Amino acid sequence: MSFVKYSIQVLRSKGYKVTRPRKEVLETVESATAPVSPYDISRMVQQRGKHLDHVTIYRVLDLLCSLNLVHKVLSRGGFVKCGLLDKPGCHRFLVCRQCGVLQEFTDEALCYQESQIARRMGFYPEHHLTESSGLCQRCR
Amino acid sequence: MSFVKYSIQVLRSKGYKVTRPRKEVLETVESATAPVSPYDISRMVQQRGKHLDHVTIYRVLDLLCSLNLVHKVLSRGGFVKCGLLDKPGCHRFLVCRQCGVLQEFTDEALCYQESQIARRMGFYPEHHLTESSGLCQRCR
DNA sequence: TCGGTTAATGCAACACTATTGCATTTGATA
DNA sequence: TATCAAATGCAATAGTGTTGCATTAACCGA
Repeated sequence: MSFVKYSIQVLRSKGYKVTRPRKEVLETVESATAPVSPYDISRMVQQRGKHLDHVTIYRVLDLLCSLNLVHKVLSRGGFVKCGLLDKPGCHRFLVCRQCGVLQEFTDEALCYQESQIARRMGFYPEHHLTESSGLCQRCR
Repeated sequence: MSFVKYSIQVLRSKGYKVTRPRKEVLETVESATAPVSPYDISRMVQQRGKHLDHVTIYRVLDLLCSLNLVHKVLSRGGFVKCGLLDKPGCHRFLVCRQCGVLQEFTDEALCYQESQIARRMGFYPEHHLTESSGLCQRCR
């Protein structure tokens, strides 16, 4: 199932309304290969001859993040669709510093090791954020 | 040697001037246990009865980052002193989501594994960013 | 299909964060 | 101590993110 359709299902199942702005944001994020910022989304929607208030975009993105449908990529200040909807948990990103293209993966062993080290340091981790920047195959 | 003294040495050795603003920023970051934003620094300096323009603070932090004397903690939008000056390379952070206190560590095995996975995915990593959020011993 | 209800949106205003160009100041060197 | 380039401070501006409130529209049941 496509990302957009799946997301709409999740929204409905949690009692959230499926509105035009939410669909617009989902479609924009779906079509992007690199992280898009709220204002990126605003511009991209406008190019399609439509309009969304930036406040709405912020609120929609907050919601989608809380539902784990999109991720915030801190090193880029933008958002991407979750590419591993079937594998919740610890997601990691490879981000090309040149073109911004993003690949997502997850690795249980790595996650476990990280947690072990944290515990040994007296820390109780809840969430791991891992972003590697470098060059993708094409940009190299 | 203290963080400030070491940093001043590095500045001199690279041909950068050791100025009052640079020393103020270094001392502020040195004294902080949690990440501080440029405007945090501005306020903290003012509380000591002094003043720095925020533009200067941004520029000083950029420089210190490029020299790997401070790190930017993306999940907090703030800066911390590098606590492992003797161990350059891949640094990782444990950040308490409640009090913001930060612990720094590095782990070669983890780093190596990460790079291997990236390579296998056709990606050439240059820099790893890892921040785990959770609770520190005290906040738990 | 059509109202009624309430979540969601859009707008206005504002607060915070970050950047640029340029005149002035100051640290390092001789 | 005088010189000179680097660094700072200032002014202006651009970009990013937040809040409150009136209006709109998605969903639900009749």
